[in-house]
Formats: sequence, C-alpha cells, structure tokens
Amino acid sequence: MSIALYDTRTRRKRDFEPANREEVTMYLCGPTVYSYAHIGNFRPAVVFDTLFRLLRAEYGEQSVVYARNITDVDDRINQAAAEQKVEISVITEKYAAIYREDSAALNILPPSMEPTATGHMDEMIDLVSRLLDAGHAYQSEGHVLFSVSSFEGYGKLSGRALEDMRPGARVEVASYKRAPADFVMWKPSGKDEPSWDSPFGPGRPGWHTECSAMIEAKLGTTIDIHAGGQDLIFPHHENEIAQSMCAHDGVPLARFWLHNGFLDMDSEKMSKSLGNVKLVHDLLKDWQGEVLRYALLTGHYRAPLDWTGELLARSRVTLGRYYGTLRRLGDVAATDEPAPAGFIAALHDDLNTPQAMAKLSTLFKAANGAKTDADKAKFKGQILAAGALIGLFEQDPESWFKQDNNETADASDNAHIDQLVAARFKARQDKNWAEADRLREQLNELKIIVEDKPDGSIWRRG
RNA sequence: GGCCCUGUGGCGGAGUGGUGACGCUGGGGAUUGCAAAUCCUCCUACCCCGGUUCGAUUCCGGGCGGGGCCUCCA
Repeated sequence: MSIALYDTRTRRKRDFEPANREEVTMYLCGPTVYSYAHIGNFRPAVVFDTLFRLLRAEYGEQSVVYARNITDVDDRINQAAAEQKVEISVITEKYAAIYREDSAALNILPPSMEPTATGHMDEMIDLVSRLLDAGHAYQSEGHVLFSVSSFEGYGKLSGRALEDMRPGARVEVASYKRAPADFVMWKPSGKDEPSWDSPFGPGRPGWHTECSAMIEAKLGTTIDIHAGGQDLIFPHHENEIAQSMCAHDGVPLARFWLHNGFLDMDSEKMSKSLGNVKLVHDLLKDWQGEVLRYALLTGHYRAPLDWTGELLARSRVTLGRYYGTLRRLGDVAATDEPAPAGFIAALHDDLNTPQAMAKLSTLFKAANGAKTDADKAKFKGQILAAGALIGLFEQDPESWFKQDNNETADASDNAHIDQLVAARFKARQDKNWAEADRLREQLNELKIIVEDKPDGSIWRRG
C-alpha cells in the first residue's frame, strides 16, 4: 500500500511516489544552534524521524537520503558569542552536540547528513551570484536582496498574494528594500561580527539562502519531501522556493511540502515572555526520553498538541504497561514478523500516529492474552517491528522499570530494593503474611510497586 | 484587514452518510493470603442554526468559539 502525505502546496493528501525509488530525498529545516532546544523544536525532529523510518522500511534503508541541516550562522548566535566573548564556533559546536544528545534521548535516528551553513559558504555565494546575474536579485546599501516581483510563483505555497500582505505589519520595512517583501540573501557584517568575503562585499548570508544552496549541493534540484514547522511556510519556505526555482529555470524545489503543527504549553502559546518554554534538556531530568517521544506522537503531527504534565504522566503509564508486557515476554524469542497491517496502514495514511497507537493498544492486548509460546513469539515480533517504525520499545524492559525517571534511581537503590523484595518473597513462601505485609509497606514508602509471581516477585517504580 | 488550520464523551484523541476506534479516569466482576499485573464488563460525545438526504457527528451554507501566519520563530 502506498504512503499518502498531506502536501501544503496543493492542500490535499496525495499518494506519495518518489521520483526515484533508489534515492528518496528528504530535507528538514533543523535547529539554529545558539542555545538549548525546546520541546517544540523536537516535534518536527520526532515526527519526521518517524517518516524517515517509514520510508526506510518502504524503500530500503540505503534508498532514503535524509538531510537535516544545522544553522550555524545567525544573529542570535552572534549575540550569544559576543556576550560570552567567544568565537561563534564555540557556541555552535556546544549546542549542536547538545542537540544531538537530546535527539538520541528521544530515539531520533541520526539523519543521513547534517549540512551546515558555514560548510556551504561557497555554494551560497555561488547561488546569490547566479540570481544577481539573472536579474532576480539586486544590490542595495551593501545588501543583496531577492526581488520577489521577479518570481511570478511567489506566494503559491502559503496561498497568499503579495497585495494581501500588510507591509510592515510586524516589522518596519528596511530602507534598502525596493519592495517590502524582498528578502535579504546577503548582508554586510558589523565590525565584530563574523564575516565572509564575497563578490558583493564582506558579510554573511541571510537565513533562507542556506537551505536552497545546501539542497542543491547535497540532494539535487528537486527533492521528494521538504519538511518543517508550520511557521516556516511563510516566509522561509516561500523564499527558498523563489530562490531555487529562479536558479533552476522554474524546476520545482520539492514535490511534497510537509509542515507540523505547534505545541501549546498548558493550552497557551509557548513563548519566552510567558516563561513557559520547556527545554528538552530539562524535561529529560524528570522523564525518560521515550516518554517525551511517545507524548509527541499521541497527537496527529499537523494538529496542535497541548503539552501538559498530564500528557506526560499518561504517556509514562501507558509505556509502563507496554514494557510490562515485554517484560513478561522476556524469555520468549521474538519471531521475525512484520508490524500489523492496520498499524502500517495508519502510518501510511499521512502518518496517523494516534490511529497507529490505537492499533498498538489492541496488539498489546492480544499479546497479554497469548497462551502458547508460538503466539507469544509472534506477538512479540509484531510489537518490536511496530516499535521500530515509530522509535519505541527499543530498550530493555528491565532497565525501563529500574531507571524509570528521576535521579533517585541509582544502582545502590536498586540493590536495596532487590533485597527487600527477595526477603518479602521468602516471607510469603513461609506464609508469614505479617512479615510480608510489613515489607510491602516499607516498599510502598519507597514508591515501589511489587508484583508477585509464582517464581518470584518483580517490581517497578510507581 | 488578508490567508491557513481547528471545534468529538470527565480527559486525551482517531474516524465515519446508517451497527457510538483506542487510551486514561470512574463503577462492577474474575483472579490474588492481601496486592499488583492481566482479563471481562458498564457509564458519558460529535459547538450552534439552516440546507441536501429515507437517514448527518460525517456533505453544503451561515454563525459562534479556539489557534497560527502576514518577513525573529518548530
């Protein structure tokens, strides 16, 4: 069954067929590495990682090329570097490394490549030069600007006409612009700002330039899928399209445009002024990365998702139930099975993860009810296959329960708990119920939930 | 002002022109020394007003509510 994806440009769900099944190309606008990334930054990373996994399963691991860039030239980076009196590379390398750590904690696969702006200065300068030569760009007060009126398709992606927009609605129109919607491709740098030499004077590229140049350099003139957050539709992706299509004689930049919706924080917009920005770096202190990933996937990627403590708690409970099943199936070797057809169909339907989660629930129910070893092995195989597609259930169940969040879970703790549980099990064998209950009470105080089984007791953190 | 998205039970969240996904919570039951886990079972919904239809939560129109974007932004 083919994969259907909602394409922002055509505003329809369409069957996805790559231009070349041997080389499916996908690009995601990645992080600007000037600080810790927040949970909202990771929604596209997790969602499109799931799509990456799905495409790899469909076309073969070697046939999918997924580029997620790192923006390492940006005014916010310059500001951070100036404040800390260091080179920008000190800032960008630090936060790129942290971003990769956070990504790994959310079980996000490394993309095929992570191109950087600083690594593509020549390509960007070349792109700007070509657009200048072709008359799509002009120089003004040391800047190079793209002239949006030179591209008749401008506004097609976001569905807005130039005349509908309010010039200066939010930001004052700069003096060097011929038209308010023209955007900067190259700008001069101030005295202490990072600067690169170019035919149009020393300076640095505008934000939109890097994606067009890197896609051209790494993936080709037309890619299959271009993805990002909803806020990037305008102007960022509109501007990328303008640059790339004008540089490529009108050849489309991407065949499918995918955009994820935003997270709300306790029903409010996440913003610095409201002080409700949640950094993944901080969330990971209280929650396992897999809980964050699961929570992000409980909603459909195009819909808004309300990020709350309840959502996280619910996600943790559900995952715990699922890992409980896997723990009970621990001594059964999974057979090699495909994920259930309904689960795959849900993901194929524009990455309908809530529907896929519903299928997962029935799968676990079936696994819990399995009587024979053959059934257990089959269901375990299906669970692991489904999990691999959405990046869940890839850790050892025992470690899930024993590391389960927070810093109190260290090794000595675990040994102490093991001791108490073993003592209680012995008391139960002796039918010394008073002693057994006393030990349970002691464990309750440690927020440990014990499960008695015929051949021993197991425990988890409550 | 323009453009886009959205409104489902106590909560989260799919889906559908006609038999009310799935999960959490709550009630009941099986099981258990007591529990936990597991299983079974029950309760509660489709923003409002028109239209189309034998029949609309689902399609169409209007209204109301919520959100996003209009050159920082996942």
